[in-house]
Amino acid sequence: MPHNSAPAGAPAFLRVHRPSTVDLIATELRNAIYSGGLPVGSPLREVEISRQLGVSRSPLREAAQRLVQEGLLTAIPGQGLRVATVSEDRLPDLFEARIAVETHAARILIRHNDAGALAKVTAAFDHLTEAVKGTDARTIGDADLDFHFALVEAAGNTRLTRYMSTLVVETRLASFSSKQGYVVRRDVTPSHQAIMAALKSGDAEAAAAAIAEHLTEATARMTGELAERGIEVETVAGAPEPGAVYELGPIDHTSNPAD
Amino acid sequence: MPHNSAPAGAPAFLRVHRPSTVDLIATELRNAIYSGGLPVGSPLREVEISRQLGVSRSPLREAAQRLVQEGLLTAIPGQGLRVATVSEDRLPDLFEARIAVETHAARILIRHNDAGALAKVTAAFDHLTEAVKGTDARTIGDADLDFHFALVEAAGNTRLTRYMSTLVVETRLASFSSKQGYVVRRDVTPSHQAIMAALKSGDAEAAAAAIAEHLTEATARMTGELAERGIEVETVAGAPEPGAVYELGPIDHTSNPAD
DNA sequence: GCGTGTATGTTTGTCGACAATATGACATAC
DNA sequence: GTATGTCATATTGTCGACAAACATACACGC
Repeated sequence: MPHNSAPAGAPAFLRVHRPSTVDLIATELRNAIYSGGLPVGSPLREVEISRQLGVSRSPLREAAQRLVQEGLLTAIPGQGLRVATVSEDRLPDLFEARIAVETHAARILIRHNDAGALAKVTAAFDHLTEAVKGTDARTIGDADLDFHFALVEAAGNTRLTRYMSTLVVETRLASFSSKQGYVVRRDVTPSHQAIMAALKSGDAEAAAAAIAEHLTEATARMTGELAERGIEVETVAGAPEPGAVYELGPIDHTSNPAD
Repeated sequence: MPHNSAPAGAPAFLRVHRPSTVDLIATELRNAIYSGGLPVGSPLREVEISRQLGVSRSPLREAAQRLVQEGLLTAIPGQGLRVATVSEDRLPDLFEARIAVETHAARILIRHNDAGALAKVTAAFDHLTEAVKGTDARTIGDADLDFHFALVEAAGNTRLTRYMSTLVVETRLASFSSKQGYVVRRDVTPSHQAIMAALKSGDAEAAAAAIAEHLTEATARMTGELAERGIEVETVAGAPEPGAVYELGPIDHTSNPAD
């Protein structure tokens, strides 16, 4: 009985991956939402967006449905599509999902005991510690989310990675939706250090606990619970992008982006 | 300052939820894949499917992109859409994601200590124990997946529930993709009983461990590891649906399905 | 005989256009 | 002055059609 699942010797050729037009558009939309180019709650008019992207409405609408499935866009029948808003009362739901994904990713990472994978997380952590030395809220916020994504990515699970890439954007959306504006706390490093230490020591339960605590604390801070209880946290504020309509780059489905 | 987030007294009116046409089509496609009406790996020809559904190609393609995002359909640029195949080597990835979602759902469920939520899980469990008395593999398989979904749903997290609804269909796809045909093991009850017992006793760690063990064992069985090691498990086989092209029901976007 | 090149048929990817619907402004009645 | 009804505008939802790309079958050359 011939089995084709185990590639012995020559790995033959893996299927070439050519990104389709909808792939490109979907990525462009996600980036626009993540960067704040498409403001939260704003309706995206299809003719305008499609012309900016240099495509027709059909591929745009198809790509948009992918983001609807992710929860990044909300579709109301007669009203079209809007950028999703993550209101304060939905923050616990979001961060609970992050806890589920990130804690288990940490467990997998420790179980695999892969030095290369851990090195990538360490690199992201170093990049974060470097970013907090500055004062730009966006740079810090990006580095923070990059670290958390790197952690999940290092686990090597395709589905968890896919979930996390969406959760990252949703977290950013929550920051944009916040009525206190886009704010990141100043001392992000300590709690991250606890996570890194647990990861390096190989203590899965400690890592999971550190992650859960870190994210629970973040939820409390963003919902304003800490402020209500009189607890002050040093923060850095920063507007996403003052005025200026974000110009989405044109999609070029002829050339190969891997040049 | 008026706050509209906390509904005190009259809950006013919640936004009416009218399912769009793409919603209906997407659900129809998921059901068709779950039930085996659309066989694994089969390319879905758009003109044919769209005519069966009584709609045009545009809304069908938009709905299909949602399933692509879920991973239920794979899109290759020049070749169109195919029903995804979950080959044996991808089973660990799938079940590891299930472990992440289900174990954390159990932790949430125990933390909330909601009797009503636990009752629904118990009901699904009872339904499963009833199903295994019969010999129909599909009935048992449905009850099994229903139980796991009920467990996650009981946690009350919208994102985890959304993840799980996709994972359920992916698990079914894996069963269909198996070269040993659609097979379920005969004695599903014992390991499920361990999960239920832990849930009722309120022991989160025990529940998580039971779920992880149960799913890890399921992975080993489906990858054929047990058979290779000479371990026999009593199973029940059943074909998804002999021949006969599945006829998708026509979409009616005029009437209200909530009648 | 095996491999390569060519031609045909089918399916996809994209586009422009039409009809239905929702939004906002305006006028009117109470 | 407030509320209701009506109209105009803009945007969406859907459709049919065209062009490009792929898969299959066949013929040709080595």
